[in-house]
Amino acid sequence: MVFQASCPGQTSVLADWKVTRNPLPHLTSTANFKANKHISAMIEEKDNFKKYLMQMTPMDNKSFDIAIKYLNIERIKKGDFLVREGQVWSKIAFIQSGLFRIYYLKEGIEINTCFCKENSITSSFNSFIHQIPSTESIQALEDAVIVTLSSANLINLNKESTIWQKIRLLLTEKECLRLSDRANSLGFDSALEKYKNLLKYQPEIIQRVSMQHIASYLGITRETLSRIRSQID
Amino acid sequence: MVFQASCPGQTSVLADWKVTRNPLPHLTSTANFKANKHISAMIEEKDNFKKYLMQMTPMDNKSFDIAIKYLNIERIKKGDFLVREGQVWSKIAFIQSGLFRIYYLKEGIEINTCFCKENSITSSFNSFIHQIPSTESIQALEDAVIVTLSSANLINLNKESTIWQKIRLLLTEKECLRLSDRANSLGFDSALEKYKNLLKYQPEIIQRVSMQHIASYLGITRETLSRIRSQID
DNA sequence: AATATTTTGTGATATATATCAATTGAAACT
DNA sequence: AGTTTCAATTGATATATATCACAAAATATT
Repeated sequence: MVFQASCPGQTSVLADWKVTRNPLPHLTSTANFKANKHISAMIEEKDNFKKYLMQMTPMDNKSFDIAIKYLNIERIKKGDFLVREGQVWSKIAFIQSGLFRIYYLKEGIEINTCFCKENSITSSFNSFIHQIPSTESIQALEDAVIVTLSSANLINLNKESTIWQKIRLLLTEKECLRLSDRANSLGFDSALEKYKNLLKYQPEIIQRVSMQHIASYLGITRETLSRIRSQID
Repeated sequence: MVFQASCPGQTSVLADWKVTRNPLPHLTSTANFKANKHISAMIEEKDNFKKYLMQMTPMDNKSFDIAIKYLNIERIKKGDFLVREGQVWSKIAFIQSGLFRIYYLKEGIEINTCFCKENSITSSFNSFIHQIPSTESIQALEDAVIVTLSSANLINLNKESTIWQKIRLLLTEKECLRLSDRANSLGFDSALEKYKNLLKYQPEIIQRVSMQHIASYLGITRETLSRIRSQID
């Protein structure tokens, strides 16, 4: 890894360390209740998010309970977007159920950069960190239920407990390792190796995602992927 | 980005939030003075590190002064290694002067993953975070002077000020963005595009690094790089 | 169920880049 | 300076993968 001295074009200072006043008004639990009537289901969904965080780092109940009022539940239909390229989307979403793809456009062609399934967190990283328009779109490939937390509310949480910064660091470090592996695979593995790696590390993706999306994710054509698959069986 | 639910093979809990006792003994300033007699130069080097951190996030003098005793200066000769594949290297190094390459072996062939020059921080990310053997080697391509901070001492610093965790998060986020760009470039750019990007964003690397190392970094052969270069001028 | 639409698979060919081989040029060493 | 070693270039050929064209399945729509 290298930590570059400068990141051209944008400040490297995080919003939540700059903004010390005027935090955005947070969503109250009342607002939650209005938006969604399945209260018991909501509690379950937030609880799954809690479990997810707990497996990452020990977290006392109080720290999480403080967060509950900041969390929002959203139901997303297959095909819908969490964010489209060019929009600012300053939330992270814990995926309770469902599956998303993240992609960007290169010369009019969609390039999938990752698939995000239940029990993981998805976000438009750059947009979330710097509050700038997203270079990527996030689309639901299946109906989904997500628990969202806005960056403004994450700032609020940081004031109440340092655990959230730890979680943020842990998630970011994990993402670094994923991206490092992905860069090496895209750059130096053959089409066959890339497919075998997917088969090994994300086999369920192959079951749930169309071959054209997988080919795009692996940086190969649909035709090549098809030939590789028939060759393997 | 996707934050995966599980990271197979290793705990996702950071060392400094696990370890609450038995921190490694830190290097005293006496030890520093013994290791290096150019005291005035040392002060300058640490001061450059301070400037680097200050440009990232505001930091009061006291926070940095606390760190000074934990910092160590090392002089590295061209060709020498900060870490070799298979070794644990749980330090980060601020590069005061010089240039390094990071590479790993794939089927006996060296693949450069990045070049790190003065006024940036380098580290074996995975080894630093998880205290495990590095999958990469870091070699000096020029004589270098570095300011190092061990993960054990970073734990100590975290106890004294939260600024260090912020810095760590900022650096990690920056690395994420770099890796994301790199993955997309390696996967979806032509050889020509990759070279042009290097020319645009890291022109000084082309001046200071041999073409074979650059070719390896770009995921193309020396021959292809040579042909591209003659084509451009 | 029948038709339309989308996705996947297969063949023929094109192309970018790799590989192999030889040459030139530039550092490093004696 | 001359020789040795290493790095960069250039050419000929090979190869993996892309592209194009179409057929076969699978899915969605009426």
